[in-house]
Order: sequence, then structure tokens, then C-alpha cells
Amino acid sequence: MADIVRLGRQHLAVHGAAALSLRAVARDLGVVSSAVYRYVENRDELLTMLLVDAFNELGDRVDEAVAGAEEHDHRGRFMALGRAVRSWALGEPASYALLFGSPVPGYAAPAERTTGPGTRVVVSLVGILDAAARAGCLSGGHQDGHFPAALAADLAAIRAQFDLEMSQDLIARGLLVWSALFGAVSFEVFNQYGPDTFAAPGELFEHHLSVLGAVAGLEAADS
Amino acid sequence: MADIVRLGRQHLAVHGAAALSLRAVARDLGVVSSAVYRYVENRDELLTMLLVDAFNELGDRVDEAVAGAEEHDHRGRFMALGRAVRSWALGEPASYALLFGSPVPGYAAPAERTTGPGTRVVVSLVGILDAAARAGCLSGGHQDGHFPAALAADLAAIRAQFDLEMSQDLIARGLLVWSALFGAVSFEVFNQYGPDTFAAPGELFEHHLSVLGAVAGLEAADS
DNA sequence: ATCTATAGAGAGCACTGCTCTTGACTTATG
DNA sequence: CATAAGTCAAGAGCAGTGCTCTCTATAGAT
Repeated sequence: MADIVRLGRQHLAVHGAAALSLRAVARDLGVVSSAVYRYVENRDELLTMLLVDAFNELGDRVDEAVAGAEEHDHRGRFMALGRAVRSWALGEPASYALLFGSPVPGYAAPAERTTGPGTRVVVSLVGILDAAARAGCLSGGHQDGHFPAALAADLAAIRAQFDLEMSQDLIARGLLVWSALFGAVSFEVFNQYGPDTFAAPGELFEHHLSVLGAVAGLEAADS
Repeated sequence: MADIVRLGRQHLAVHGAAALSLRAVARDLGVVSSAVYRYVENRDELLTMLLVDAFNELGDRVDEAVAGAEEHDHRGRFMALGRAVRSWALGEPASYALLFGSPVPGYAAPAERTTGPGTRVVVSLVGILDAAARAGCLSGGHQDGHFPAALAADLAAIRAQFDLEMSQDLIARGLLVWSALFGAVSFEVFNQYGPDTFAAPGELFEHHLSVLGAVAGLEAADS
């Protein structure tokens, strides 16, 4: 019953994740509450459906945005990815909160159904960075070194898992940029900067993205 | 009734923010549910109490850590701040989620009671950065410029509000570092890196902190 | 025509936040 | 000392929640 997911998304957007009520969507569906249990195992399963739905929507937006940039403009692709994440998050704050905010109490996302869609953004990001590295467009730290042993092992494992060309240093920077990107988006979506601090949050984000690109090793195109 | 806050914190830590139940803390208090309404207006007011409590605990930890570092070792103070945030967050994930995760549905923190404690960390951070700037220890971007007008105005307003010496460029970088720090912590606390990705999350964080210090303009001390 | 699968209704259990009324106990006051 | 005021907690009750169970109506297949 696709209607259930549709109405669930609507409720999610209006009332937030933890207030998602099966009875309420049943009401909106014009049906008694017990009836929806024919189609949905659980409140948690509905939450999982909405979770993978949101993950895929975000992934689609990011893929579109990245594909819309020049293939060899690695920095442009990175900026497009960042902007896509931000604009989706601002447009769907409740879904964003479900994906990247505090975990819903008593709910654990089933890894086997969510890890695939849940990693699309980071897969896209490492794809961009590794392509830049292979093209020789990633500045800084071209060799491994000076990492503590355990961290070096973790980074090596990641490099092996994604079959990357990048040095450990660049992988570590990529991880920082990844978390920093979502940190910046979360601050904006969750209003962590304080009320009415910025008249132009988009411009601040653009600045952040630019600096993060440099941190990742993507040089600013000389304009 | 300090016991209510104490038991509330305990429930928060065990069951999470959105599952905080007045009836449950009343049960643990050995009292009927209506009785706690003598001392607490609301479920939301209990949440607010826990919120400012957590903000202050985090602020205390950060202040202690920063005070424990050499006054003129600006980079050391920054690293101490970051480590304090991370260790508190990992120790009190539910409180951290309440402060920096998705907003609790139907709950809006009363600004007049939370903005004070809620800004202690960022006040400490800008204090560190501005002290470094005044001491001439902040590298990069010593003059304003090349910002869009609206963003430049926002940054100028921040500089005026906190009476800062730093250039607009350094303020913008400080904001990025601020949000990136919490992004990195959130990724770790909320398990966003994926399950079992890192055997040594602390070392990765240490790396991130080091890079973020450089982004803010704090040069690594030559060792 | 009968049999079966399916969709939904309805009642019910245990839980939640919250309100209102009632009663007991303590303290201050005339 | 007796009475009035104030404080604390209990209990009932309302509306909402997730979830389970049993029952019924209907459409399609045999």
C-alpha cells in the first residue's frame, strides 16, 4: 500500500519522526487503526520504509546534481554534491532529522535494508575525490605516513574496501570533509547557529563548501 | 525537587529524549504521576531543565579542559576544547542528542532560558580564536574581502557582537570549524560512519581536530 | 454454489500526558 | 487553643498511543 508510505511521509514532514503515529495515518487513510497492520508489520517498519525512501530521495538528488556538473570539474562536482545535500535537507527537515539527527528512541534501523541506500552520498563523495586523485587533481599528502598504527589500519581498510587510489592522508581528509559537510547542514537545519544569526545562510554555506573542498585537496578553480 | 531532575537525567540516558515519561520518573520516585506536576509545569519544562543542565555540564567540562591548557598555547586550548566536547558527548549520548540532535517533536526550547548556557561552547571557541588573533598567532586571511555583501554584513555583525579582532575570513573559518567539530562528534555519537568502521575512532578524531585547527588558522606547534 | 483469501471493523490491554477533585497533614494566626 | 491557610499527594478520568485478537463482509476461483 503505497498510500501508507505517502501519508507517512506527510505526517513525518508535519509532525516529526518520533511523533509518527500509525493511528493518525490510519485516520487520514479513512480506515481503522488495526487495518494498517495488514500492510505494515510495525510502527518501526513504517519508519524503516520512510528511512530508505528518504535515503533514496537524497541519493537521487545528489546523483542528479553531481551528474549535472562537468565530469572533469572535480571541484564543481563536489560543490554540487554539497549543495544538493543542503537543499534537500532544508526542503525536508523532518526526513533529514530522521536520517542524520538523534536516533529515534527504541528504534534501531535494520542494517540489511538501510546500509545500501544510506551510503549513497558518501559513495558518491569518495567517487568524486578518488576520480580527482586518479586524474592528479588532488593536492597535498600524496603519500601515507605519520598516522598512528590503528588509524592507519582503518584507513587502509577503507582504501581496500572502495578500491581507492588516494593516500591515507587524503582519505582521512575526505572523512573529515564528509562529517563537516553534514555538520554544517545540521547546524542550519537544526538552527544550531542561534536564531536569526544569518541573513544569508546560503552564502555562508557556499564559503564552507569552498573551504572544505580545499581541505579535501580540490583546489579552487582560478577564476 | 532536585530528585526529579536526577531521575529525569537517568531516564534520558537510558531511554532517550523523546521517550522521556513523566509517569515513569514518578514511578521511580515512588509517587503517583499527578504529584510531580506540583513541581514541574510540564513534560516540556522537565525537558528544558534537562536541557540547561546538560548545556551547563558540557560548558563546565569545556571550560575545565580549556583552563587546563597553557594560556598562550592557543592551538592546545582549541584541541582541549574539541576533546572535551567529544568525550562528554560519548559519555552522555542521550544528553548530546537532546542538545545537538534532531529537535524533539512538539518541543521548542524557550530561548530565554537556553541561549545563555547553550552558547558557552561557542563563546569559549571564539574566545580562544580571538585571543590567538590578538596575539598574532592566527595565520591566513588578515583582512576582510571577497565576501558577498550579505555574508560580509553577517560576519561584521558577529564581530561587533563579540567585540572581535579577527578578520571576516577568520570568523567565517571559525564558524566552519565550529560546525565541523560538532559534525565529527555527531557522526561518532550517532554512528553515522557505519557500524564497526573504525577500530580507533579517537585517533581519527584527533586527526580531524588537527586539520580543523589549521583551518581556523592555528598552526601546528612544531614538535 | 461453495470455498478461500483478503480487507477491514471493533473490542480490548497497557501505556502516555495532563486535569480536576478530594483528602490528609502542617503551619500560621486570631 | 481553635481555626484558617497552605502544601502535598492520591485517585479518577479524558484523550491519545502501539498492538493483538476475534469477527464479519466481500470478491475471486474452483
